[in-house]
Amino acid sequence: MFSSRWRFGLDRYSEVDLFTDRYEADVETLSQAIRAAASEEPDADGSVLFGHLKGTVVGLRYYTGVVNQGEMVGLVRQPENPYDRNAVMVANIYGNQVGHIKRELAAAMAHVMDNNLAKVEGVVHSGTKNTFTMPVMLSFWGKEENKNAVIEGMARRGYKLNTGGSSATVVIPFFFQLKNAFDNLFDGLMESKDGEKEASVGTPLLPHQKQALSWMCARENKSVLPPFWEKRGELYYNSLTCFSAKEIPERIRGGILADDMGLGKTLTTIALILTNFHNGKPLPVETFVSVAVCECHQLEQHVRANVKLNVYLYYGSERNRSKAFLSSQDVVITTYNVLSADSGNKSPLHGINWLRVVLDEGHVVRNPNAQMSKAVLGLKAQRRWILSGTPIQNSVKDLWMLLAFLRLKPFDVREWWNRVIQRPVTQGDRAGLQNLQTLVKCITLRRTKSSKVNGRPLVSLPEKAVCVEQVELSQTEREEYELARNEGKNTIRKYVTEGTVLRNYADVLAILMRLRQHCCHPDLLAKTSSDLGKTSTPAELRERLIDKLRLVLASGSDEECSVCLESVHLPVITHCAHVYCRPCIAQVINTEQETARCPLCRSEIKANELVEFPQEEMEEEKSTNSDKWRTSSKVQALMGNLLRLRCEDSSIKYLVVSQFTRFLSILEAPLREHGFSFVRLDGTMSQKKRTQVIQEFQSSAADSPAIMLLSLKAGGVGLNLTAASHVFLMDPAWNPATEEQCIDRCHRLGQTRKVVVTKFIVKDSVEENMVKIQRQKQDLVEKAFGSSNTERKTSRIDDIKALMEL
DNA sequence: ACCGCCGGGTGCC
DNA sequence: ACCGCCGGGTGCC
Repeated sequence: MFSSRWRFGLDRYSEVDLFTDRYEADVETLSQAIRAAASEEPDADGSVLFGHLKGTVVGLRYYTGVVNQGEMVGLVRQPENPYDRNAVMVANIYGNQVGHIKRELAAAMAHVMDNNLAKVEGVVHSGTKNTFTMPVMLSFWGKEENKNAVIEGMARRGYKLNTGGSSATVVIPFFFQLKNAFDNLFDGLMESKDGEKEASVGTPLLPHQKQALSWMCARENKSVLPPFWEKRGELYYNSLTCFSAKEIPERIRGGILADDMGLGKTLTTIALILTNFHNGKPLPVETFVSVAVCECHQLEQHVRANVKLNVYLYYGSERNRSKAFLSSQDVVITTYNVLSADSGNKSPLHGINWLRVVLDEGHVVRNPNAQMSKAVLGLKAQRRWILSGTPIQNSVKDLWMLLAFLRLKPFDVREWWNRVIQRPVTQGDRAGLQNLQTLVKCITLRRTKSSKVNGRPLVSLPEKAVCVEQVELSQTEREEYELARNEGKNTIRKYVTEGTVLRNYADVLAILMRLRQHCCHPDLLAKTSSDLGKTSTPAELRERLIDKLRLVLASGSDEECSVCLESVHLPVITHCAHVYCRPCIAQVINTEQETARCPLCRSEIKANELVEFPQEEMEEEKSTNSDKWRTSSKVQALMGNLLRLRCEDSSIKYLVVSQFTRFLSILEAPLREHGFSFVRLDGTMSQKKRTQVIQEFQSSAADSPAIMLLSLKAGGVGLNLTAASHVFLMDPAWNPATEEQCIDRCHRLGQTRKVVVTKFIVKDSVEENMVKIQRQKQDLVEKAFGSSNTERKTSRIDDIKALMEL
């Protein structure tokens, strides 16, 4: 549904041409209103087509909005219309009113629209026959469960939906069937015919950065029609929406620089700021230019190092909120949080007309409902840029926010984005995907580390060697391991025979977990509860569930929520021991009420039976049992390596990586004992502490730490640990990509030494099997994206069987 | 003539 | 609107 603001906006300003984005207060208010309404447009996901209906648009002579043959129109309810509270307004893509739906039909549609039973869309096929009315083809979309209500509701009022023909439309609720296509969406966007532009930046630009700079300058300066627009005689015509206009469509001054991380996007952007002020002339000193929204302030470092620029860091409680002051700066840097906190109440950042707004790590804003996104969309600027190595995190949906920020019309209004791109693409429409590709191609430059310019790789990284070191368990360790393995094998075999692996998924993971812990260090098992099954008191049940939750979360399996298919956020565990995001499972329960069942095993679930991780346990988790310290074969293997290497070259720095933070704690003792200086980085640390630790480790000072104990998944992709050139992976991960990402933290731009990776794998153990599976994993992951959720889980079961040699 | 028919006025919601 | 609808004028053929 559109908000009242949208309706208000269109009633009052229906004559305003939204297309030319003049900076007049009214226009700005209106486009803001439309954008606000746009973000409330519900997702098209899961919508099915109920049917078509031919209707009439009347009152054309009272309005200026024009529509061409084949053009899509929007239908907007006007409950406040003084002549008819059932009124349905018809508007073209630019929000200009075209007319109204004929009264009787509007009454029927109002019922359907107001009760949220269907979304109605219109296409004008035949064009205007006369100056008074015209036919419109209406299509009704909505949730399957509302289909009959809509068809009957319309029929009762004498309108029979034409449902024939397209009943074969299959809507697949998730989008991963096209995941591969999305992954490739940003591939091959590297041709840049704009040459290489020199820039007077302190740091010399690499050839690919000069290319990017030329491309960015061209996008800011050159007059090119936006995607899908062509000139037809006197008119400009949009081939996707069939809209045509007399005025030249406003071009997008900006785009998405989607180079891989480490290729110097930030540096290139600084070069752009310096070299392309007005009319392709360099920036004269002392002139305001840009606002950049950053996550890491990397920008500041470059700028400071390179040129004399007025740079203001706009954050902290003492920040200068004067518009005049901010306008006098060359660059203003702020964070998404500050921007979001400021927006609304007389935000100076929102009051200034910026020459350029740059979103660093732009993928951070992708949820259109988030405050942060609204704050970003509200910025006024002539030129707009998004820097992101990973513009699509999960699905096509992520792109909307980016296009909306760039104001790529008409897609900055969600309805048109949904109709023209998102729905066709999610429903597997090839043309839709192709349109999306064209769209992205027009505004994006992306190169990967492996891309080549003139036959040469973009960046030459030092060599990387990966070796696996087999670890033999001691006799005692082996005996304990075999005991646990046989016990677990019997349990899992039982589940497989019964076909209840999914129902007992947490147990299975727990068994595997224990075996993996055995491979690292016996003390890792200390907190694991032993007996499973037998239910006793509610308190004991709860305790056991929390135990399982802890195991699942700590298992490093990158457990995903089966509802949203993303990493679990705010994890809760059901009584049947399956882990979901709290909001996801709460929605399932809310929708299905008493009949709610676990999406994985179909056991009954209730809202009050969801168990979450107690806060005090989170704290407790950090402290380890201070029992007497003992060693393990794997600890010995690591220490052997470290001592030998220290003799060979004392200048090497090391990353010691484990999925078990408690294993990292165990390692601290022998490191101290042998006089190794080390720091530690794990997910529990505050942002401030992390920065401090990273700086310490990256320092080249003689007394700087030689080792970083690193938890496998700590830190984002931007984490730069190039001081290290040797990586010890203490235990294998389920997902080889996780290991790769971790290695890439030191094997990246800025690394000067050869990188050596040592993976410790316990011989004849579940770890060896994990490595075997890893080899096929890449393939499996790709297949899984092309299959259903159940198939993915089934392949997981096969993994488990292989791991346990069943 | 409590109808039919004719032709002018008129027109979104 | 070269329509439909409304309501006033009109009334055998």
